[in-house]
Amino acid sequence: MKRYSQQKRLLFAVDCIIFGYDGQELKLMVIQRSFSPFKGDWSLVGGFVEEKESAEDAAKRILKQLTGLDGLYMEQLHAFSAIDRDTVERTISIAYFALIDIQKYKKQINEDFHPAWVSINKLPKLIFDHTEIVELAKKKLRYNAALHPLLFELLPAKFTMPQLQHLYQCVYNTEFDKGNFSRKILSTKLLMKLKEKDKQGSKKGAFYYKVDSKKYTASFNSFLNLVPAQNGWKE
Amino acid sequence: MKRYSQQKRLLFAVDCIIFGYDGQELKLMVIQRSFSPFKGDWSLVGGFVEEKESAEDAAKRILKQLTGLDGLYMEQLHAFSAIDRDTVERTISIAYFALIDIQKYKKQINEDFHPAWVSINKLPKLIFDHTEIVELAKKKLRYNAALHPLLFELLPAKFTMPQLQHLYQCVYNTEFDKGNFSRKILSTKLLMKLKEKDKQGSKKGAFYYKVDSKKYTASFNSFLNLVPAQNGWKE
DNA sequence: TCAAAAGTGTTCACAGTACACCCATGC
DNA sequence: GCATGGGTGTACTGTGAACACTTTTGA
Repeated sequence: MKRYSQQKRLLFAVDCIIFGYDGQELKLMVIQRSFSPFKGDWSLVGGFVEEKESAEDAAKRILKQLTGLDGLYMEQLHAFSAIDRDTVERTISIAYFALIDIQKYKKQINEDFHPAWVSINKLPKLIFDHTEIVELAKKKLRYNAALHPLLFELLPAKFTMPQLQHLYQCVYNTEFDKGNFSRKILSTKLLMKLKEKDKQGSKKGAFYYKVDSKKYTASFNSFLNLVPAQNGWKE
Repeated sequence: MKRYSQQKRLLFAVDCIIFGYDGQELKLMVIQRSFSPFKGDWSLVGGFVEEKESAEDAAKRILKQLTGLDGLYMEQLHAFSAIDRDTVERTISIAYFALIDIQKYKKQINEDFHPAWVSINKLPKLIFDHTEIVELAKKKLRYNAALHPLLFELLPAKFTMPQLQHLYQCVYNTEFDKGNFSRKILSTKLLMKLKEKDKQGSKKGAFYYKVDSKKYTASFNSFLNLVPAQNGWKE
């Protein structure tokens, strides 16, 4: 058997699909490469795995480097290993997707990266198979968010029901009935209503809610059926 | 940046979690290593990825080699890359899980492997992190089978409703009401009732069904909610 | 006072559950 | 004919969808 690395070089990388939400749209973080090859082209945030770390470690390191934030929601998406996916040299990449409150994000003074948030609906051309990776990430985000309380990770600590609804509507590209949406969310008992109101969005104002973090972790796996998955979505 | 393979050797492998069902129990295929190190110990079926193939290709090749079968249901489970997961040399492994009709399986005359089917509830000790990998695979099998018409892959082309129900009960370690189970399955319109009956299981005999393959692929993603996931399961 | 958005109530249809009942057959 | 497991009927319950309605407040 020809074992890899015995004959030929193999590069081992991670790519991060970082989703953010600015109150209007779902966004993806991409970087403009400042180095050859493909200088100036857009790509996902990524990097090579170092000798003393796992792929998870590498993805966390890169996320921290880029966003300045620890403890972001992150999960493994898929491993990509097609022989010609990287046109320069054979590279396998494990893709991770992460969710971030875009408000918390502070641009890091890191000249290796030139990050930008782009609308998920108007993606630029990305290098290699990165477009395909993002498509898979979008699918998995929708799939997982329909079954688990994920999307809170994209919002600030305090948020209103209309804000949450708008986010869901962005992700699923559909509209929900506000009454039913609110009842459905509240029935999970994951949220705590605050006394404070947000007066930005309307004259009446909407109450803030926050995630009840104890219940959140406990019932991550019993949040199923929030969105009647696959029915009524528009792709 | 220290890129992998520039300094140090990295092995690139795949592992296959092969599930089968013999009419009684859910089974896992394991092999007894005929070579050092760990000769005689049990492990998952696996192998190294060759230069000219992707991890998917490698997994398919190994499945074919072991079972003699093409076109098995297979999906990527997870990539494992902890630095010390392989105690001999650093190896990353992409795990795939596969479902097989155990009747179709014919032992291959391949002396590299010594395969055995073991009950999923009485797993032997496995090398490295393979036990952990199997646990994850079990979880994902349950998760996915609750949302998609997966488990048919474990049955022969013709099967009866009681057989299907027994399989589901094995997978979820629970009991279903036969009436409700049957109606729920049939409501998906995925099955075609045959005129023939199986007389093995009972005096009255049970009608055979087969998967309507056109509808099967079409509605793979709309089979959601077969098992009210997480409610009423026993781990 | 009116428009606009937040939030509540009410109705209806249907899906899931429990369980009683009927059916076919081998012994 | 009766025990056994296959299969059907049915009543009850809860959930989700639709939409009308009330509330609050700034302009």
